[in-house]
Amino acid sequence: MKYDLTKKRSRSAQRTLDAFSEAMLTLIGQKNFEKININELCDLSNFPRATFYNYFDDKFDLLDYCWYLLIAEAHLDELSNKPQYTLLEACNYAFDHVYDLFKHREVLLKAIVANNSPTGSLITSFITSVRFTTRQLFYQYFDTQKNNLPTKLVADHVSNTILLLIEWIFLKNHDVSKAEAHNYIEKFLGNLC
Amino acid sequence: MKYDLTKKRSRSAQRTLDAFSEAMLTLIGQKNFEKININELCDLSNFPRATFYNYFDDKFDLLDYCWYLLIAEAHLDELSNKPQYTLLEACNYAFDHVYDLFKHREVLLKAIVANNSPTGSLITSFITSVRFTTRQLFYQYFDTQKNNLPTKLVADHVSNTILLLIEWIFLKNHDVSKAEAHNYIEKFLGNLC
DNA sequence: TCTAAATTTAGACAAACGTCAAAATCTAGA
DNA sequence: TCTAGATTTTGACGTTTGTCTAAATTTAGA
Repeated sequence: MKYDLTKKRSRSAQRTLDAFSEAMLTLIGQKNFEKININELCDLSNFPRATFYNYFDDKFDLLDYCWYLLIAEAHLDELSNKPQYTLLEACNYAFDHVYDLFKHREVLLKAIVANNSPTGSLITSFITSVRFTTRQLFYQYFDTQKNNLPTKLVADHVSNTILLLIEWIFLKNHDVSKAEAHNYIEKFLGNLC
Repeated sequence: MKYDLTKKRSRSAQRTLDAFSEAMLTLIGQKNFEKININELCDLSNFPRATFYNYFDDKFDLLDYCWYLLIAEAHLDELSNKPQYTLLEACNYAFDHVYDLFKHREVLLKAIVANNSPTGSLITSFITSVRFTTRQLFYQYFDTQKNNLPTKLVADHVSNTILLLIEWIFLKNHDVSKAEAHNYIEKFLGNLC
């Protein structure tokens, strides 16, 4: 990403980021990501091409920024306020937040899934993005815990398990309640808790 | 992929497929996948652009074909000759075959990893490709087994666990022997066996 | 409010993409 | 070996990409 998200944003920079991400989210809800081009995003957001390239490397980069915004809505970082949780509780907590995000954003996400192949680059990049965020979260969270297994390996395994269920429920369309999902998670992670 | 891999290939078609996949494998061992363009592949393989587009949609498509060839070298399908295996044995068996593939193709794969970011699209697509193959394998394999969990969900979980260790060992460069890996797998899957 | 610095915009550019129709060449079966 | 059908190649085409420069505009501090 060309634009530095860590520095404080001017009002116009924020406007530009908002406009492009909103345009992208609108378009991927309407058509296949592969078919979207930069001019289309510029037309919809009413910004010139050069401005797009001031902020983003390419459309994949903008897509990543969209995922970043969307995942932020899950407030996964609140897990750091629950240091007393067991591994299983932390896992259920993270799962619930992602599950709620999917329910809350159901209209948008269903439209995206309807327009984009489950094995295409859009869905892959979304899953990869959530997986990455969850892994980072658990790297921090398990930091102080003791285990005879490598901490990061366990964190990755736990993240994979959460993502597996998210895929199963929302991408492969299986009707699973939160409680049932918790049951699955416990069976999958049982030995580690 | 434009070319139908299921139909029998003419000699020239096989030559073309070989040349392009070899050119791609050579190039990704030398430079970053993002920087490779179609003309470069055509120069190296001595085929015209239009021939490339006769066979492949784009460079990602050719890359997928390369992964298909590489993964075939692991002979994962031989698992179907071992119907008596437990879930854990089957998992170790599949892991071993992928592990051996990485050892056997170490020079090529290390060069690829050295030239391509672990979070970039090349590595992601490779991992996704192996994951997909492993999942398909276990969908077949567990087909007749009984479990109070959905068969495909278990197959996906098992595949994820194998891939987790492959990533851990070969992409994140942790020195883990086969025996140690089997130990990890048992701890991660313990409850399901 | 004014001004200097930073950012955005317009427009043009070369390079790469992906498609096409017609010509050349290959292939498999008689 | 010959030939009809299928495939590959050629070369050209319009589109999209990503970069660049100079002009216009916006920003933030005095």
